[in-house]
Amino acid sequence: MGRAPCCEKMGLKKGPWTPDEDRILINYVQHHGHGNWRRLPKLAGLLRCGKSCRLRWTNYLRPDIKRGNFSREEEDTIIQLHEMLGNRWSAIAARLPGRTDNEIKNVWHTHLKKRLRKEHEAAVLDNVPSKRLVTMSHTNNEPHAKYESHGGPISSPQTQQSSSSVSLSSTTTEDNSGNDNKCIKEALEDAISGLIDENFWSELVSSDDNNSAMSDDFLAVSSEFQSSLSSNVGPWDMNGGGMVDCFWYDLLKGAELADV
DNA sequence: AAGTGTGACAACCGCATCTTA
DNA sequence: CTAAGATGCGGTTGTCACACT
Repeated sequence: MGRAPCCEKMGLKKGPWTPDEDRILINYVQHHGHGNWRRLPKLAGLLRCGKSCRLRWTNYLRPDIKRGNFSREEEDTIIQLHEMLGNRWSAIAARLPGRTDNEIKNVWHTHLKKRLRKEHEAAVLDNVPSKRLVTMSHTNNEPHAKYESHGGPISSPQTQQSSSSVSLSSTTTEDNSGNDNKCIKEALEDAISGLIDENFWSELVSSDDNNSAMSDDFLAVSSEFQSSLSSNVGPWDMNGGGMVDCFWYDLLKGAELADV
């Protein structure tokens, strides 16, 4: 599995794209589709490598790209998802229509890290616990599983529904078939059935307050969910993990935690 | 006005993973 | 089954514009 030789080929242009190059690429893709990116530049008459063309198209020229400033809601979503998924920019981008992984990565490094730092400092100064809670951090580099309240009170699901029938958000698997959704939801419900007791959510929250490890119950649910997924759904991208993480995210979100 | 620092964003690099013959 | 090629992804760098001294 050798790495594809790319832009080092002599004669290929690098650096910023000119309007003419953009026009040629847009024109070609609109008429022929991108097909094979590697052959595209030759066919389109561009002195670029395929990789550069693909990047330019996916990050800038695609017609469905939403350009311009990120709304506060988008920023909040990125923050939430980053807490869930870590630096998996493409997984985050998949949940923000019209935004690219590159753009999200940039906005994270330039805006959001600063914003979070400020918010954190403000919270410390006010001696008020951050609203961003329910932390199940693994390490600094691991994806975090957290739930950020949208300014509302944190609630415990069992105050609203039975512990074995936590409702699932329907927004989760827009990129999967309905059957897969059903199987995954069943797997999740199997996994959490009987494992979430009256202490589950309060322990989850207190584990964050204490900055301590995840509760055993949470780990048990998570582990059970993953094995249930494997047996019920079959091979699944457990390493990529975005879908599983998103289910956790939506579970937590859908659970509408009440005050603890 | 010139030099320097900083932020924002586009683009590149190289590894990982997927696809296909 | 395997290897080569294609593509995806995240980290990093380059460039430009603007603010500040």
